[in-house]
Parts: sequence; structure tokens; C-alpha cells
Amino acid sequence: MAQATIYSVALAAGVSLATVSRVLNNPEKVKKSTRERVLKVINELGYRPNVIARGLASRKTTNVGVVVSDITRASVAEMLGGISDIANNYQYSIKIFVIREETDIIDTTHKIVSEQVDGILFLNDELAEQKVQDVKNIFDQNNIPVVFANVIASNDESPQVSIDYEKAGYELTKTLIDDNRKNIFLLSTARKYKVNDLKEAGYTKAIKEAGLPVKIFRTSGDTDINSQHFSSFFKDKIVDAAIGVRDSIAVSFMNIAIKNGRKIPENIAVAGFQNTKYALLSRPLMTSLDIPVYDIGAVSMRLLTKLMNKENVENIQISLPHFIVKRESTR
Amino acid sequence: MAQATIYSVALAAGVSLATVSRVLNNPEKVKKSTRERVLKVINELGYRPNVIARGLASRKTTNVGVVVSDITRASVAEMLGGISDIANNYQYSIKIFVIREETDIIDTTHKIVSEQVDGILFLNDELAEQKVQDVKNIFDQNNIPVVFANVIASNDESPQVSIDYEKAGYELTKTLIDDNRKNIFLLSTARKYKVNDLKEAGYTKAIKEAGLPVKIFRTSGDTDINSQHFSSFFKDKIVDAAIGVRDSIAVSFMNIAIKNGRKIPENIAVAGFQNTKYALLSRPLMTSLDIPVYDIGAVSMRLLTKLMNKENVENIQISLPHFIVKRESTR
DNA sequence: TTTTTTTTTGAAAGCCTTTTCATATATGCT
DNA sequence: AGCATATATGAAAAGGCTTTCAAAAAAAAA
Repeated sequence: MAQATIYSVALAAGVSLATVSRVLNNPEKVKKSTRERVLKVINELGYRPNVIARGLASRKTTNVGVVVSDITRASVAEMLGGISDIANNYQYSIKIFVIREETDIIDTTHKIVSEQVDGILFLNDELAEQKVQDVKNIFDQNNIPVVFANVIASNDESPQVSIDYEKAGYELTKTLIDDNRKNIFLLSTARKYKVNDLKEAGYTKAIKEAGLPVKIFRTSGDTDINSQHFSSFFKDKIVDAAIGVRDSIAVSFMNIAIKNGRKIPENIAVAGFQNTKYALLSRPLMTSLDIPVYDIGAVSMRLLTKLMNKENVENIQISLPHFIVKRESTR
Repeated sequence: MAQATIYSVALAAGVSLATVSRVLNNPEKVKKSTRERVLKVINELGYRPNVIARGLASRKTTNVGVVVSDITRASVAEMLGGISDIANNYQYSIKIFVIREETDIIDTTHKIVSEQVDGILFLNDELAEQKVQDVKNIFDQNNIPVVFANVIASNDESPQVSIDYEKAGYELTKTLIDDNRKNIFLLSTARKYKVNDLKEAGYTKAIKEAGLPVKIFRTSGDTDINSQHFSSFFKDKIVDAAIGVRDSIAVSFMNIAIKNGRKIPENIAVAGFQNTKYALLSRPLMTSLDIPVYDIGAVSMRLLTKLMNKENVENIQISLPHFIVKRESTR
């Protein structure tokens, strides 16, 4: 059978299209008896409004675009979980836009605009700040609300939800300092981006306050590569603590350290960021700074729904709490 | 400025809408000189066709729906990577539908139909077979092609791309048998679903051929829970090898085994499925059956594009190769 | 009752494209 | 040049819904 349309429903119920439409969208505006009659027919025919036609007529698609760079990263996937749960509650559908190294982000942005989404969630944290601003401008011009999730768009009034990465970096470093560690390395990524810059800033602040030497070691996020770097690392470096900007980096470091005869946490304390499953599957179990990734997704989606409804939102820059989960890799 | 429409372009270029539309969709049908004139105007005005209106008029949305259960699982995210890369090549957009335990899958399916996607990629491997069939029927009735990715829809002609999980289970078990292991456990999930059933079937086949005892231990996929199960496991079980149906389960088992004084691989050989980052971040590095997850995503998306174009596809059931990556946790 | 007000309904326009069909123009052939 | 054919364009319908505006019906007030 062909899919029922609003026409077939109207015909079968003996009313006009307008009435059927109202039953669905403004039920209080139609008399109870007719409403029930129409609903009955809708049920019988299994009618579902064509969302495309609805989108064209109402200029609302109830679609939100989620812009991500690397969808395979654990934190991104987790965030998507939060996003989709909330989107589901509010009846929004999610369209994913994956941007790649080589894609022209401006062009992609225009493409997203032409897709007529009602709002955008921007998860990409690896983009240069200027680009982020350019993208924001395009969406603004087209009146499409954007929320940045886990991206820090500095000196700006953009809606965003994230955690205070600088404070997090500071606190995590501080626990190691308090444990009397003197040679604390930050294991960061070679590729620089805002979120890691902030972690570094927090680390550096704590280290300097303690009068210790700042030691940042840059490597790849790829385990195959960084495990090699770490192997040579132990030949010449003095180290009694290390913080990885990602759990996977910290775990990789810990494994190589142990292979090089170091004891964790006796000789070296190790901590990571994100508190992912990696930290839970390491041996010893790894201390990690817990970031409420799911919540970041959920909260930003919720914020976006408000913006799309043009509700008045008091606070459009939300910082979620983080905390340190102490495990066996530190004391 | 308001978004340019096909009208404004037509007006500015001094042609009719039809011509503008043709320039975009059938450029060869319009004279070179006019085509160039129109393209120039399109550029100047920054015109992008409204995909919603286009979708309504052409009855094609160039959207594909991707149905997943748990989006946070590493393999799902990786598959999405492959899907999105290919979708991008063929200019399709991706809409994500996350189905939950509590959602009425039939209702959700109808909802997806009303979203007018051109095709469906079904990644959900945790659904009972009958439900899968029901879902398939609904899409069939609405003429929406579906490809099952990493789901085995048995006794059926449904398009699907996966690997031969039974063979994989068989081979992985065989390597342990060949290593002279006698008490080989399969660490499976409490919740049963097709993919794991097949792994179990392969395991069982190999074990029986060797005249060894079938030993299946069921636990949770959640590390916090299964690590407790594994702790008591070592009190009474005789074991010299174990295969986890997921890497994370195998790594968790390995960690607890070591804490209980067992040596890997001397006392116990351990292997996992999926060859994820977990296997690479474990100590010792873990043997795992590599499943080309990204490729499964990519190939199924490619297959779907063919089906959406009503191309004649010779082989709609594709089995991708797998292989065993031997690492330190086995000999 | 009759009149006024409110509620309920329908007709028709509009959303922005694609696509069909007919017309106009250009090209090729004799 | 004259006809047939091929190519290029435009007018208008269609796609399935929302929404405005006006009319009809019902309820309230007089």
C-alpha cells in the first residue's frame, strides 16, 4: 500500500486537510469529537506525516546537525550518546557531519546550512580558533543557533558547554605535587589545539607555583607511534610522575614504563584525562580526571533546544564539574 | 541577507526556474553559454538549493538512516567512520537513529520511514531475529533498501556485510588447541545475540573436534561487573586459555588472572575479538581476532548506494576477511 | 428570541524544488 | 531554401504539508 497522506486521512475522516494538520499540531484547536474521529482514522491508516513536506511548509525540520571531526574517538561517541538521548526526548533527529582534514570547512558549513537543520552542535575541538569564528558567523547570518560542546571558543559570547580544563589540569598536577613528585611530565599531543592548550596551562601554573621544572613531552595520539617514543624516553629522562592528556596516552606510557623496570606508583605516578574505559582496563588501575562527557553532550543538546525555541536562556556558557578518580597508579 | 532561492537566481540570470534546476541537475541539457551565465549568478548569490524542497519535489532526500543501539561502543563508532567516509563520497547525509532497550522498535521503524530516508544501514546486532525480520518487512513495504552491517540476518536474502563469525571463532579456538591448551574457556556475554552465538558455535565446533570440554562462562560486558565475576572465577576453575567475545572482556580477564598470580601466556593464553585499541594498550599485548570494522561500514554504505540507485548487484551478501593478530598473550 | 462573541472548520496560498510537456530555436540534410 | 530532426528553454503542475483568512457553527449574552 502506498503511504497514507494527509489527503487520504482528511477524505476518510470527512474533514479538510487543515483539520487533520491541526489535530496533529494544535489539537486543542479542534473539537473533541472531530479530533477523536480523525485520530482514529490516522491510526487505522497508519498515517505518519511526511517530515520533508512538513519541513518545507513550516520551515522547521526538527533536525539538528552535529559536526564532528573524528567520530571514532571514544569521547566523541560518548558525547553522541548524551546528545541522542536528549534529542530523542525533544523529538529531534540527528544529522551527522564529519569534517576531515582536507575538507573546506567553510564550504561544508554552507552545505550544512542548505540542509535546513534547526540547530547545530559543534563538537570539533581540533579546529583553529579563527576558523571556528568564521563558521559561527555563517550560522549566525542564517539564524541557526549553534552550541559548542567541549570546544572552547574563547573571548566570545558563543553558547558553549564544557569543563574548566585549565582548572582540571591544575588540580591533577597539584595532587602529584602534593605527593611530593618533583619531575612531573605532561604527555601531550604534537598537534596543538585549544582543549589541550588549556590542560597545559593548568599544568604549567601548578608546576611553576611549586617551583618545579615544566616538562612537556609531545608525541602522537597513536599508540603504535607513542609507544616507540616512550621507549627511548626512558633512556635519558628523569621522571617520577606523568600526566597524559588522554587516557590512552597515559596507559601506553605506563605500559612502557613497567617494561623498562619502573614500578607504578612507587617510582612513577601516572594519571590520565577523561576517565575512559582504558583507565579501567589498565594494570594497575589508572587515576584519571573524570570528564562528564555524556553530560556535556546531553546538556549542550538541551541548551540547543532552548535556543531553537528562542527561549530566554540566562546562562549560555555552562561549565560542568569534573573530579579526580584516584586509583592504583597514584598514591 | 535572506538565503537565495532558485527564483532569485532565475531572475538575476534572466532564465526560468526550470533552467536553473537543470544547470544543477542535468547540466548537459542546457546550452554552454546559458549554463555559464547561470553558474556565475549562483556563485555571486551563494545560492544552495534547499535540500528539503528538493527532497519533496524529487522524492529523494539523499539522506541515509543509520540505526544503532549503543553508539558508544568502539566498534560502532569505527563503523560509522567507514560509513561517513563513503556517504560523503556519494553525497549522502547521515541521520542517526539510536534505539534503546525500552523503545518500541516497530514504532521507531515507522518513524524512520516517515523521515523519508533513501536507505537504511542497520547496525543493531543485539536485536532478536524475529524483530529484525519485522523491521525488514516494514522497510520493504515502503521500498526502502536496507543493508545490515555486522548483523547476521539468517535464512534470508537480505543484503548484509559482515565477517564469518563462526569461522573466526573456530580459527581462534584452533590456534589455542594447536598450542596444546586443554581447558579453553569462552568468555561470552550474558545477553545472547546472533553475532556472539556464531562465535560460540565456531568455538564449540573446534573444541568438540579436539575432544575437549566446552566451557562457556557468561558475564557482563561491563568491566566493573565482570572483574568481580572473574575474581571468583579463579577460585575453582581449571583454565589454561580463554577467549573473550570482546577485547574489553578479554583484557579484564587477563588483568584479574595476573592479579591472581597467573602468568600470561605461560599459565593461561588469552585472546580477544575485534582487535581494538584495548588489545594494544594491554600488558602483555593481547592477541585478537581482527575484524575490519571500518571496512564493514564502508562496504555496506557502498552496497547501499548501489541498491538506492537500483543498480543490479550480483552479490548482496558480502563476507569480509578477518585474521588473527598474534601478540604476547598467546604463543 | 436575537445579537454578540467565541469556537470550529474549510479554502486556498505558500514553502522551494523537480519534472513533464509543449514551444521555440538551432542544426542537418536534401 | 525548405523540411525534418535535434537541442534548448519556459510554463505549469506536482510533491505533502502548514498557516492565514474568512466563513460557518456553536455558545454566550442580551
